[in-house]
Parts: sequence; C-alpha cells; structure tokens
Amino acid sequence: MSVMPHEPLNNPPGATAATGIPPLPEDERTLLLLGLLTAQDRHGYEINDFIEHNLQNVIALKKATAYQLLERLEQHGLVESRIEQHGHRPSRKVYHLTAAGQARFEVMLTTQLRQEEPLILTGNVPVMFSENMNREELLSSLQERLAKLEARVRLYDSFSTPCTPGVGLALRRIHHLTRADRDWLQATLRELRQPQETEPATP
Amino acid sequence: MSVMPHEPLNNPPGATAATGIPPLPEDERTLLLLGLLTAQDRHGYEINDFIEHNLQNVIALKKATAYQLLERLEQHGLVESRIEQHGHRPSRKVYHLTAAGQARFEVMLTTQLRQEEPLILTGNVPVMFSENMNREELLSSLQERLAKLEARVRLYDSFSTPCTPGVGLALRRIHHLTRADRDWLQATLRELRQPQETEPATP
DNA sequence: AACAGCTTAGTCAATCCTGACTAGTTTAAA
DNA sequence: TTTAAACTAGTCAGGATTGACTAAGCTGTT
Repeated sequence: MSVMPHEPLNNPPGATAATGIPPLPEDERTLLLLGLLTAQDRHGYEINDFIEHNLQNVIALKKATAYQLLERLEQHGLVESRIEQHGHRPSRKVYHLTAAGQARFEVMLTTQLRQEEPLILTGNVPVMFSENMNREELLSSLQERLAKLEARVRLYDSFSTPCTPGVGLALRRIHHLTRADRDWLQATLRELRQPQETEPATP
Repeated sequence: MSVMPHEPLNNPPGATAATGIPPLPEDERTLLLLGLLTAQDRHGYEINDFIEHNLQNVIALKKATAYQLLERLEQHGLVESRIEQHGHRPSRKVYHLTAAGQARFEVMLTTQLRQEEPLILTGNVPVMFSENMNREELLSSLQERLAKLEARVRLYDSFSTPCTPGVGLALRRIHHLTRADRDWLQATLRELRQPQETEPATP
C-alpha cells in the first residue's frame, strides 16, 4: 500500500524550499510588519506602540503575535536585527528590511491590493437568530447596539489628520463602512417597529 | 517567593466550574451551532451542509471546527446526541439541544446582539501602503479590486428569498456593506484620478 | 519618599483552527 | 458499466493566536 507522497504545496510564489523553519503566513499581518519597516527601521516596542495608537481599528494584531512574526521574518531572511543601547534603558532590538524583504513586500502588496475578500463580519450570527427573541427584548437590544454604533461613528468623526495618507484612506474606509452599518441597523429597526403585523388587514 | 494563585477567571457567566474539559469559546460560532439546533435536531453533515450552502458569506466556520465544537458542546452538556440509521446509509449522529443548551443560547444571543464590535476588516493593510506603489500600478490594482467588488454586489443582487427571515437580515447587512465598500472604492479611485498634481494651473 | 506608570523586550502554556487525509455507501451521469 | 459526485462522519498533526506573566530601569506626581 504505497502512498503517493503528497507534497504540501503551501509554497506561495517566492517561498523558499523546506528549510525546517515554520512557514510564513501570507496575510495582512505579515504585510503590515514589512510595510512598517519600509519607512524606517523600528524596534519591537515601537511597532506595537504604533499599531496600538494608530491602527486600533484598522487591523487586529496582538503584541505577542507581532514579536513572533518578527522573529519568523528574520528566520526567512526578510528582515535583520541589531541591538541598540540608548542610555541605561533596556536594549532595543531594531529590525530593518533586507532586499529580499523589500521584494517580498512589493509582491504581497500588489497581490493583496488587487484582491477583494468577501466581507465576513462579526455580528451577523446574533442577527440571524433575532427571530428567537421576543419583540420587546429584540427592540431594546438593537437599540443598544445602535447607540454603540452611533458613538463609534462620532468617535471616527472626531479623528483628525492621520499619520500617513494611506492610513487616512484605510480609516476613511472604516468610517464609511461603520456609517453604512449604522444605516442598515436604523433601517432594520424602523422596519421592525412599523409593520406591526398589518393587524386589521381588510381581508 | 510564593506566587499568588492567580485564578484564570475565564469563566463567562453561566460557565461551570473546572471540570477538566476544555473551555467553550463564547463567540459567534458557538452561538451559531446552538442556534441551528433550536430549530430542529440535526446531524453533523447536515449542519456543515447548511452552513456551506446558506451561510457562505455570513460566517466563516470550517467543517473540522464544527465537528470539534459539537463535541465540546456535548461535553459541556449543552447538546446530546443519538445515533440514527437510515436505510443502509452510514449512520447519522443527530444532536439535539438540552435545557442547559437552550438557556445558554438565550444568554449568548442577547449578549451578542447588544454588542457592537468594531468593524475590523480585511483589505485595510494593503490600502494603507498604497503610497508605496507607482501611480500606474496602483490605479490598475484598485480597478481590478473594484471589478471584483462589483461582481460580488451583482451576486448578492441575484440572491432570492433566504431560508429564514433572520438569515435574510444578515444577508441584507452584508449586501449593504459590500455596496458601501464599493462606493468607498469608487470615490477613492475618482480622487486618485482627478487631482493630477494640478499640473498647468488655471488652464 | 513612595508609588504609579511608562519603556523595553520578551516568554509560555493553553487553546484554537485549518488543511489534508480516511473510509465506505449510494445515486446520477456518460 | 465505469466514473463521478454526493452522502456520512470523522481524525490528526501542526501552525496560529492569545492572555497572562516576568523583568528591570526610568520619570513624574503627590
């Protein structure tokens, strides 16, 4: 019973052969780290800080994930690091992009920009079971959700100039889509309130 | 150096004490499985089939995940299963909701419906680095993305009556937001095309 | 002088999730 | 009649992710 050696084929264009090091995810997180390093060399804390302060709503990337991803980027030769000492502070591990990293960044950027992933959103599942609730509670729950959404829209309204034009574009996208979500919810609430069973329906 | 025993505290309201069985994720996937079982008893294949055919764009839940989640639901006493035989077909493992499961479903439903998660979307990161591309390639990439988005909008336009009103609501949400995404991209493209550096001013 | 909080850089266990694979039956198409 | 596809139910290794924790110096406030 010989089994054909199925080769895993998870080598995206540009990937190296089996080197023993774990593969590199080809998703937006990787692109983000490479991209942040095209502008300037940065150390881990700086990167996490930037993400936390500027990209709160743009992407979800946790501290621990970023550190591990940076390590893997280095294993793959896309970045290199050096240790820097500033005064008596804890030493910084400063990463900078290699030529390979730059090339990979460009490929990934084009690929992902062309792509259009279906919007799979959070918050759909409870909506889809809304029938299972009684009218009262449903309306109050949706009302609360709407209030939160409106608060978020106001929050985005108050954002001033973004750190880069590109980030500005992304933020405007989120802003726009959040408003659209609010509009959908408003319309839905209106529909739920108004057509109260068409009660005496002139039959 | 005694370490205070930090209790993990990952017991959401309604969770049982430490029983040795792994915790149950409190996210939409769990709600989905419970919800599908409130309507009727179902076996694994049926559930995965339903998700694949009716909820393609509503939620991402893979086959393997569903099976594992069902098992865990059973360990937690939220569902029970029986084996059914239909003719000479492979036997079906049919799950049905317990009282505890029903109760948990109701709690999770209200909680999640009230909640408003920030929209964290795919596709933001490449946008935010769009400055790093030359104009030609940027425009062509965005054009391609727009074409794909428009195709998706048309796809949703063609959807007919959903299997339940709740699913209809969720699908309308996605439809609405996809259109909003298209609008944002159109506007962005227009902006990028028009103000061509204000070349010969007052021409 | 004490204390909180920021800076810097991680680590680790535990959980989660996915792709690929297995196995056998039945129906529809060619 | 061979073949393809759907039906049914998984399993499993291994990669991905997270929350919680550790360390230690520095800075500003009260």
